Amino acid sequence: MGRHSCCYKQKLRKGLWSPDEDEKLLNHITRHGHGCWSSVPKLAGLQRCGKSCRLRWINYLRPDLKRGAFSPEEENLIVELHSVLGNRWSQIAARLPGRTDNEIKNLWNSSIKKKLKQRGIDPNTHKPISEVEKDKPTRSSNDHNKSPSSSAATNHDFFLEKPSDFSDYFGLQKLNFNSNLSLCTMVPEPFSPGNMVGSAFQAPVCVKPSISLPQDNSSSSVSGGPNWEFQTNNTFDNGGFSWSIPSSSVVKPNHNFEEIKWSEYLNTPFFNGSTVQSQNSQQIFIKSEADYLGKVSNVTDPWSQSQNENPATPEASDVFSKDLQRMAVSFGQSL
DNA sequence: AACTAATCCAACCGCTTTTGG
DNA sequence: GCCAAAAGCGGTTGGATTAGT
Repeated sequence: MGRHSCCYKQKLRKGLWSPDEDEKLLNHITRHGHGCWSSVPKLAGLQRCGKSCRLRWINYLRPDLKRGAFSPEEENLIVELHSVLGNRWSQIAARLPGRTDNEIKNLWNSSIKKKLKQRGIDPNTHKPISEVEKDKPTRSSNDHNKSPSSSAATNHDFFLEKPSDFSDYFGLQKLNFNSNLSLCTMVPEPFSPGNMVGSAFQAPVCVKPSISLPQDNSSSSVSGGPNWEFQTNNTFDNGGFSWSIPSSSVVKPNHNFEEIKWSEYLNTPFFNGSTVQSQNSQQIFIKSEADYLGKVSNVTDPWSQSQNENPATPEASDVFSKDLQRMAVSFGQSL
């Protein structure tokens, strides 16, 4: 194994990327795809290692990145997902369209952690700090960070076995599904320059189950059972691209979270993507994170299929102008 | 205006996992 | 099955920016 070979190479640029470098990389990938990342810098005329190019593309240049501030809905979703997945940022990012693992990780470390602590919630265990204090002799709160894959199950079993208490432990109010967060869950076609340039993307399957994030000191109560509204107008236009979404795949749940059985929760597009599952699924309490992850492992992970992504969601209006400019450059369009 | 502290975030580092010969 | 390269991932760092004094 050892270190990546690029680390040994000298004369490679490091640090912030210049606009010129960005343009070279963007143009190269737009025209040829990235192929083998280690060959990208050479082909694109960059004095960077392939790893650096890959990161720059994933975290900044990808045309489908959302950018801009995180919405309360997104923040809450991150908290929810973190309570189940731990520090698996890439898996969390896979469920937030247009967001990168790096971005989410930064948000978590700089903002969300702090907010949870202020509310008396331990960000590692998602339990009340007082409770964590009691547990200290037997369980380290750092376990979570150090080894999410091994320790998260322990920490998160707590939630998984007690779904009805689930949201209470975030110091957040119960979720409801009335707002507008979109979750892209499936991207049917691989990314390729061919399907980017001058043609319509195959849209991801997007769902809109969002949770309206409980604001501080507010409580949400939403009436209504698990009624899913299917959107019919799923074609949207963004910067000259036409993306259409199969109507059967886009749902706008109208759900009172309190009434959702845990199994339903897991079966919603909120977690599993694609389409709405049965409304009468059996109630299953998952006993371990491994079990949980097994259940959702069939989920298509759109953002981890890095080449499969599709640009943005209908809410992508907050794409920065510079990104639009880049897209315009790439795709030969004027914005 | 100048300085310091706090915050944010892009990028790097190093480890693990996956892939292909 | 073994090995090396590539890819993926999470933790950390350092520079830029913002807020406070």
